[in-house]
Amino acid sequence: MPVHNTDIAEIFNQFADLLEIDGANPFRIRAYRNAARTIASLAQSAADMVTEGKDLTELPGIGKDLAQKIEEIVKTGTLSQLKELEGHVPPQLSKLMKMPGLGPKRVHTLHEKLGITTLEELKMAAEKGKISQLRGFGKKIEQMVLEEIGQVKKGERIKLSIAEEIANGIVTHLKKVEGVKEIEVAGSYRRRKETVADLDVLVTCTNEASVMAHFVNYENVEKVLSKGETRSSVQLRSGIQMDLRAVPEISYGAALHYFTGSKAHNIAIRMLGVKKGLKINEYGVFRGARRIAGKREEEVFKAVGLPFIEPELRENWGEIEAAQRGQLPTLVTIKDIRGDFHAHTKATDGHHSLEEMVVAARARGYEYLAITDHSKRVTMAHGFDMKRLAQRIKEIDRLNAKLSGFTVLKSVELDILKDGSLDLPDEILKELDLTVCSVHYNFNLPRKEQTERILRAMDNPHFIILAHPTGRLINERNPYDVDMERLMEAARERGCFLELNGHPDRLDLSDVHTKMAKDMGIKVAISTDAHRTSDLDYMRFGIGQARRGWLEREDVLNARSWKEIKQLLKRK
DNA sequence: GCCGTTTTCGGCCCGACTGTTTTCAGTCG
Repeated sequence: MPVHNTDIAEIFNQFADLLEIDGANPFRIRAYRNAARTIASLAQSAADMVTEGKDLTELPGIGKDLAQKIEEIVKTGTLSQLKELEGHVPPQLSKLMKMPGLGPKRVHTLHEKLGITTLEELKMAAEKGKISQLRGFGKKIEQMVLEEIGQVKKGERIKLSIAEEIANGIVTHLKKVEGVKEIEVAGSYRRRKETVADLDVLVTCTNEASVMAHFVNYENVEKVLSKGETRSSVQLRSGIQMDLRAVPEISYGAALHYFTGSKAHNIAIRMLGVKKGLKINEYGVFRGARRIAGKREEEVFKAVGLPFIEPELRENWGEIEAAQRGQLPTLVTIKDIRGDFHAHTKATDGHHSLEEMVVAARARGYEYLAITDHSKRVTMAHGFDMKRLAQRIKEIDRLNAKLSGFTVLKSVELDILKDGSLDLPDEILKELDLTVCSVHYNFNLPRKEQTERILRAMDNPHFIILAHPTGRLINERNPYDVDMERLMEAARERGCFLELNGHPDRLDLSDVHTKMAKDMGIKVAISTDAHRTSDLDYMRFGIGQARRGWLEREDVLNARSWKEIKQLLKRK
């Protein structure tokens, strides 16, 4: 069984949970959690690194001990120390911690005093009124246990597109309150993370009390979790949690930085502050009791000697070091985008005509649009055979003759068959401007086979862009198992490109893989996979992901004119 | 358990809200 990075991260997180319940040194616990995050966000496979004999201690937060533990996990699939710890801290206890209101200390007490190890036992104890008798517990906690058991657990994440709808709703709602000045939805939403666990809303206003009241009375609120003078927390009907924080204007920048996170980035920034004798919190930057910055976000960075760092970069993935060296990327913006390479029409599974898609693309200021309807293997979508594609080519030629300042690119979304061949013959493919190629079937091939299948497809000289390179659907379907590093190396050698599919269900490439593509010098096509005219606006999600992957205009294929792109499309 | 231009030991980010307390621990972000 190959050990994936997520397996290692899970083991470390579980170990950290149990250590926490056991009352271990909190910094040791943090070390395991940091390591879990580092491994989970690694572009390469840690298992491969071990096999290749690479030095794991070069990774941030991984020392000699953790490197050895990673090696053990890779070789044996488990961690002996975790098994040992599970001997006196039952592994199921980590599940109890997922209950709101129950952290490591209370779980420890429940286990020690009442012998509780499972959710079932917890429920029984609560029903018998045993929990409220414990020191540090009360009726409220007991009640909460009974209500929450079997409910949605902590840590469920929603797609960015859904988060966006919710965010827009609350901003509209809060704008109606008199005295509200700035409103910003911070957190991972502002960092444009592909999924969001909760929404952090920040306001400046003249009347905190009325804003808080308005907030908890929002129509989509299911339950008020807490309500204070400057901070309130609610659970929405959709199950997602939303926090509101009101801060004075003079603290707005510091609060925005604080609530944008990520946590790891914040901690790193504050450590820089500590070294300079500064204290940084959501109210400002302080030297002793004196505030030296905080009104604007830029001031916080300046106080620790850094230029402004874009929210999408704030993951402590090296952005602080890059900022220190003066080497922050100038991130691509949606204004840089000059066209879209992936769009469908109603000839296959889209909803609008060729002409309608073109009008929509022109309305977005684009110079070109590649029409990439499905090919024949994708029968469910009435994919094109050679004859229909030939007709389509003529149709586009006629349309282009009528257009000025805009080019419809002749293309198709080819299916990469199980054996690695493409599902239309070269004689028609050579008539096209470009192709996007993707996997739609046989997701479950073993890693080696899947990788070689795609590599074989890339050998076809008509293969230009690998579309949605891992096939994942966020929260629905895992990526197929493929060696992305080999795919990228092959793409670079052959002069192919990778798509960053901007559909909010896909966002495929991931942020980590996008960064990897950049580091390997591969240009990325940010595309929407539009199936209707309005889908062209998914470009904003693609851009967000691209920015999280450190892409600059230079790195993006469709931030160029069609004339420039044609030069790049010549396969080596 | 990690880490180092205050280095190999002694640090390790910071505050709000709640419930259970009677001054604060625990949880959460």
